[in-house]
Amino acid sequence: MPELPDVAVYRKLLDATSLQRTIEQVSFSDSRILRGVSVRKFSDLLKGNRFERSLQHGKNLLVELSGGSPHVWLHFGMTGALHYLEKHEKEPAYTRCVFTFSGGDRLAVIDQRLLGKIGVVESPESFSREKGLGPHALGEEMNAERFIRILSGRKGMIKTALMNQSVIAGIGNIYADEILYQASIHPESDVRRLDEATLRDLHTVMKRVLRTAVEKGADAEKLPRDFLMPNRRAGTKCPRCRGSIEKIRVHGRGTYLCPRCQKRE
DNA sequence: TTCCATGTTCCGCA
DNA sequence: TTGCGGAACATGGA
Repeated sequence: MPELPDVAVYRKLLDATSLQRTIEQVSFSDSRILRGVSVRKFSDLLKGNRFERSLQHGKNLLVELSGGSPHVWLHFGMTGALHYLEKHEKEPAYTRCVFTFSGGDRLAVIDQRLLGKIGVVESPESFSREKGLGPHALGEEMNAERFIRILSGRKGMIKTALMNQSVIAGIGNIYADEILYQASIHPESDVRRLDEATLRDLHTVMKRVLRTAVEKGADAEKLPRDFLMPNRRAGTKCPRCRGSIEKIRVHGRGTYLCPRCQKRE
C-alpha cells in the first residue's frame, strides 16, 4: 500500500511506540532489504541508541538516531509495512527486519516482495537532494503557486507527472488515479493543455485526497463513498455518475477512471 | 501457465 | 533535457 498516506500511518505508529527507547538488538531474517551498508555496520550503528524523531518525505521515512549524525532510511516498496509487537507477540509472515527494544517489545519491518529498502543516510537534506525528490506532496511549501510552477511547462501525461517522485514526492499509482478522478481530469491529459485554473483545482484536490486518506488511516474501507479507491475494478459503477469504470494502461500501470466524468484535455 | 500487483531504477530511443 | 516503453528486481494470488 505504501504511498504517502500509508507511510504517514507507519510514521504515526513509529512515533507512538518506538521513540526514545533503547535499541537492544537489530536482526534480519532477510538482509536483502538492507542497502548500501552491511548488517554488522548497521546494527553497530543502532545498538544502544534510540530513535529520536521521524520525518517523512514522500514515500520515504527517515528516523533520526540519538547520539549522532546518520538517519535510518525506510522505504516500503509495494508491499512493505511496519508492525509493532509486544514482547509476547509473534512476528508476522514476511518479517524482514526487527528492532528489539529493551524490555522485549519490537518494531518489525514486513515486506513480502522485498522491493522495499532499509539504509542509512547522512541527513534528510542530503538524502532528498541526492534522490532528486520533488517537494513532499503535503508539505507546507507545496502551495498552489509552487504546484503550478512545477507542472506548467512539462510535457507528457498528467498521471505520469503526478507519479514522478522528482516532480512531487508521495503520489503513487492508486492515489494518482484517485486525485485525477476527484478532479475530473483524464489521466492521459497532456500537462500542457491544463490551464492555470485547472491546475489550481488539481492542487486543492490533491491536498484534500491525501489529507483525507491520512485521517482515515489510509484504509480504503473508511474513505468517503464517492472515492474511486473502493471501486478499483473494471466494470464497477462510478460513484458519481453511475457510469462504468474503465481500466486502461498508462505508463505501464493499471489505471482506473470514469470516462464519462474524466474527459481528456 | 500466464498475467497482474500500491515502487524504483536503468537502458535505449525519440 | 525531457519523456516514454520495456525490463529487471522478488513473490504470490487469481
